[in-house]
Amino acid sequence: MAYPIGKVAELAGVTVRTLHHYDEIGLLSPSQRSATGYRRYDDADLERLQQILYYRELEFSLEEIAAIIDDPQADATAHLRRQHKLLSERIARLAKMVNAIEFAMEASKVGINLTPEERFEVWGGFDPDEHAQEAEQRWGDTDAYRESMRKTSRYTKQDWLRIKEQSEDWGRRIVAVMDAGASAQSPEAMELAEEHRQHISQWYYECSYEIQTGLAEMYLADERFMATYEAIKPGLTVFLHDAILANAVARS
Amino acid sequence: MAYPIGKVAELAGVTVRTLHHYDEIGLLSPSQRSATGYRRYDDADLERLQQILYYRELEFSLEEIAAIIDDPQADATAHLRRQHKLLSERIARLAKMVNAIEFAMEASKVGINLTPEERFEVWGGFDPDEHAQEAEQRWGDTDAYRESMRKTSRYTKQDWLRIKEQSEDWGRRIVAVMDAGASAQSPEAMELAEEHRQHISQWYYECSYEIQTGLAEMYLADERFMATYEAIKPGLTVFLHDAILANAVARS
DNA sequence: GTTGACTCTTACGTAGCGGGAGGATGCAGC
DNA sequence: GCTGCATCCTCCCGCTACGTAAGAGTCAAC
Repeated sequence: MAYPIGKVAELAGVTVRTLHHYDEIGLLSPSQRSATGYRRYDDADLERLQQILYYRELEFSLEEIAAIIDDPQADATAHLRRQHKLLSERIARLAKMVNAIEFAMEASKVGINLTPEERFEVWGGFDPDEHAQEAEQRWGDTDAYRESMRKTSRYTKQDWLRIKEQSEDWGRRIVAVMDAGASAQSPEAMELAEEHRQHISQWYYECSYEIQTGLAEMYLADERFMATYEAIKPGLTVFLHDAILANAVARS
Repeated sequence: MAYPIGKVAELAGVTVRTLHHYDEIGLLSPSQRSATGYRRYDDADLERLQQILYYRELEFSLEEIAAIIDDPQADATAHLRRQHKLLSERIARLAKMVNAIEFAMEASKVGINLTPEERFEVWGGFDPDEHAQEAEQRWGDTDAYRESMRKTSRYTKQDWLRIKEQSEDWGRRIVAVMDAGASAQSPEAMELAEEHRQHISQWYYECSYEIQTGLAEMYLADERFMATYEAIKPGLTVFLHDAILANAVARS
């Protein structure tokens, strides 16, 4: 029931040196030592290590982590809730950074050099307040999802059928654009991407370009979406994805 | 036209010490000095500083930043791609942690106490190799997406229609379960969630419980999915989401 | 008994600054 | 010209969270 340091390191995906360090600073001292001085970690130690790694991933300092974990006030579920919230925020921030990078890549592909203003605009949104908002906008589980639910919960079956009809009409038109041989970067395709965004904003929730870009990524991982649209026309999923990206880059 | 260091620091939102540091390491040396040795930054210097801060925000190291900026467009995109990949991997890792936390919360709600081993298993360890895999499985943009594409690219229209038919049959059955008044945690609902997972594995890509849970979250944010299924039966989207979660918790 | 993998402690190196010390300027008001 | 205060200069040491040996003991297997 007691693991040597190497096993623990392997299990948790950290280096032995890291565990040595945590022992040095008293953050995680194994509860036992062998007669020859070898560290032996038991289950409780592992659990503590896991907590540490969670908070570390959230970029707390080790000192802060010690304070958080040793705080007797907070119980396990409080930690979990807190970690969940922080993780969501952090993901949103990283997602924004990914968008910024994609924007930069797109720009350099087209040979444009970003002006200072543009650069500022792209990253002019990493501050904490916006994070919270973005987190909630991007990650379903929270307010945006609930807002969407609240809004859509009042829709009648008639409404849904109208929404579906509207979607299908849009679907026919984007297929026509594809059939015409236009690229995903063509004005027609981008216009339909824009329409897609407005459709969402109208019926579900405020859909910014960032959010739409996120949706575009999801579509590629969403089998149902693929099944529906690939049946209509092979390549449609990717086409829409690219059109959304092109449109977002051009308009934002 | 030339600003003293204090003004520059204020403008850019960094400390004077930071500017000293950048001068020390040769990342940003002001183009002039006053007769008395004071640093004087001109417009070009400010522009360079802005670039530096932009890349710094994207978590490039100062060394990398120097390489990117001084090496006019030589391989900016390569750096960007690399950073994009790193960020995507981190996002995937965080997403995994979110899943693990939700799993733990779910478990503790039901009154189950996880052993340390179980926890480490759920979360699958943090070792780099697994990350890479998971990152690619979860975030479309990479190999898993391409794998799915590769697989599906060989499907004929016939295949797609069969997949769609199969989906619709499944759809009718889950509606029947709902109509019967069963809960999302009922064996029938969970069985259909399991079938959903196997359907994906069969036609698209290996779909683990974690991935399926991720998909379930997506469905709540995916307007198209909602439009399709809410039109069939209001509440179906949430029902499926809950069934998937229940099934994942029970089986994994 | 030997080999090879594992572990121990000690200790110096790293990035990106923070935060002084001790002294030289810049500028405003008298 | 003098005073006062802000700003600037150059060292230089400190910090975090480890990485990376170095040199030596230990464990398990053959």
